[in-house]
Amino acid sequence: MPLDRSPPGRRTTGRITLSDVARAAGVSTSTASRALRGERAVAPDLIAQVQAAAQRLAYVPDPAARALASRRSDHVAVLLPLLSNTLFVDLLEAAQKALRSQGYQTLMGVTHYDRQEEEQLLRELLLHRPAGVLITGRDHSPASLELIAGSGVPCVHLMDLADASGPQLSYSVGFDQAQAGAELTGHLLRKGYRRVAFAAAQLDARVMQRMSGWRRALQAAGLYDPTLEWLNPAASSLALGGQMFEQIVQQRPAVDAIFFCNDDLAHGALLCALRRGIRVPEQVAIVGFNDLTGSDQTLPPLTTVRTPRARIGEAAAQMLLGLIKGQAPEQPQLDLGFELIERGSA
Amino acid sequence: MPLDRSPPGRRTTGRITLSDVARAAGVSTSTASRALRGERAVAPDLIAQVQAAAQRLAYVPDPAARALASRRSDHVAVLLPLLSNTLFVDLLEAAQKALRSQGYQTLMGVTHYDRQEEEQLLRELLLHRPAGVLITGRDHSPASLELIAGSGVPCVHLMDLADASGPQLSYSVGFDQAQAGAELTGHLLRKGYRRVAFAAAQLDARVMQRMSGWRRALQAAGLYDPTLEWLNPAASSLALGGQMFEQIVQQRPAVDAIFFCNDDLAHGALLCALRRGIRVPEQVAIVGFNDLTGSDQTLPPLTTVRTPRARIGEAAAQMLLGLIKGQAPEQPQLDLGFELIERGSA
DNA sequence: AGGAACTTGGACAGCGCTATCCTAGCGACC
DNA sequence: GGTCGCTAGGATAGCGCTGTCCAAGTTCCT
Repeated sequence: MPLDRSPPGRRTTGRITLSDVARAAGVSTSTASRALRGERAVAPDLIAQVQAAAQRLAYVPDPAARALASRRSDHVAVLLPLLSNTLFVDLLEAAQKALRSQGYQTLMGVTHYDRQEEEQLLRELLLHRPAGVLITGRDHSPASLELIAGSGVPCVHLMDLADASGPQLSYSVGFDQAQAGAELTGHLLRKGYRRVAFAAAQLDARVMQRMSGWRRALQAAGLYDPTLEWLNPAASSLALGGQMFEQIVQQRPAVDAIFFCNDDLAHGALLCALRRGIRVPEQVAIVGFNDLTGSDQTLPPLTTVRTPRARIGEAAAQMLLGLIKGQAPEQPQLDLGFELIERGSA
Repeated sequence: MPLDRSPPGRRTTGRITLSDVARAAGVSTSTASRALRGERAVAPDLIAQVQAAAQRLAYVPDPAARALASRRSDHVAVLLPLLSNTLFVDLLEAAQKALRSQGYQTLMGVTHYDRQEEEQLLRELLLHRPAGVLITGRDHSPASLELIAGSGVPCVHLMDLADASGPQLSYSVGFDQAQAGAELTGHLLRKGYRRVAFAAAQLDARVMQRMSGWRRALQAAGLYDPTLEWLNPAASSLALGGQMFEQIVQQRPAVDAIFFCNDDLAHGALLCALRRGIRVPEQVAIVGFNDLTGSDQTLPPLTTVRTPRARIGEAAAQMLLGLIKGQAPEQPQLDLGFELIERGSA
């Protein structure tokens, strides 16, 4: 029987706690807590004492205790449709980096483009009382939006901006997808292409916005042909891009340019063209979207739109961090723009 | 002044708590807690009552309170070198899915192949008292290993198996990288290639193991030439693959096959060959490693080794889940193998 | 000079759970 | 029949913080 047995009920972890710091600094735990968090006013010399004691003892606050007491954890929930698409991983990586630098942990959720799953995920993640939510896109079930609003947690939407229709009060960081689609199409028209097809898979809201830009540009030029829309709900892949390309050139040989809704499909199309001996852009021009790594390496190099994914992830995280501290952003809708990258394929 | 003001100090959140459930079920909170967790023995009818009450009230335990009281959270830390490599994202996605299905949240950490950063990350993540740790590879700083061991949290290593040198007691799920490298090289030799170069970037431990397999196979055939190793510490990319390919064919025109340490480099090489009119595999054969999506779409399709990334992520998560429950796995080192995929490039 | 209004530190009660201790009840065993 | 040993439920003290209340000290008016 150990002699130095702890008193009954004692379950201490051996961790350095705030009260250790307070004792060492000769103040109350309230003051220590406030000094470390910069909460309320504390005399400068006391702050220094507490910080010195914390430093000396290598004190680190316990996230669970803090979350329980304050009803806010140091987590930020980040919801993405997919992890198998570099686009979203770029977003995640940038956001996570910015969040971590401020002491926040990322709780990631993958929705698979499923509103039901998004809702369930939100429910699970909100249980952790995150300090904020980052969520991709703007098409969410009413229940999901309700969950977020009801939790009182600040939320920033990624990638799309609010459309002008309706008073969207919430925050978002992205760029104008429709405008990007229109400009890319405009580029094709300026290059003299007249029969511009639009080929898309993974038909999410952003893809549809790009399509509306394509349509708008063609309509303005009097060249819109609704039979030149090729929509496939399947997931994007190189293989699918190749298949769609073959279909288009076979069924509509007059098409002189194809706007693929993303670079993956375009890469697949380029590879398919190579296999079939179809010359790009002489016989048919190809453009993609996103400017993924490798799009400058294809044969021919891909003309595409560079989207500021990393910057969006970072800026959204910064905006969220501001909201967490109670600062309203300068503008609720942050437009980070895009860049037309002209290379050899169109 | 509100009449129904809460008593002083009251800060309740309105959440349904365990004591609500206990009251509704007519038992003590201890019993309710035990009934819901399946801890200790509780009378079957009481369990049913408690579960019914919990269901009825839509009770969900508070993770922070649970973590604080039990000194274990429902988090699992997952450490990966990079997010910009599909390989690791595949791992992450599979592990996360398995973990989530058992109610665990993934706390991801990106080390950028930096031991210092890995250590710092571990320190931060361990603060959350995760239930377990999943970590990529086996080369970690002593301090990192110490942190994990000291935390008493179960840990499973991903991708590599322990090498035979030394009594590695810890758990891992992966496959034999050296063996895979040797078999891929063996395939090239069987096909009649004699001057097989090895080209690698992002020189992590796994890449070096593949190289040792390549070396072993060539030595066994009496064909090993140390000047045919091309190592570049930079990050892998299509562009780099192209550059390395050009270098090799220029400087060593006699090379008849190149083993790229991953598919990214191989894709870049293939594209470069296409641009330069070098025929693959006639003039020079090319093989990659991992069988990423798209490797069947290249021109020619890439011969490579398919690695069971998703299965590794899942199996590692399952093993960890078992360890968390206190079950020792059947075998501490789980070898999931690999598969040689012969396509057109070699 | 006498308050009113503001500052600043401390006491202390929780946040919602779990772990530990305790006790009543019951069958077993000599 | 009495004691031992075990099982299963309850009481209760925390886990390590933060938010609220309170009191003492200051400043600034009129």
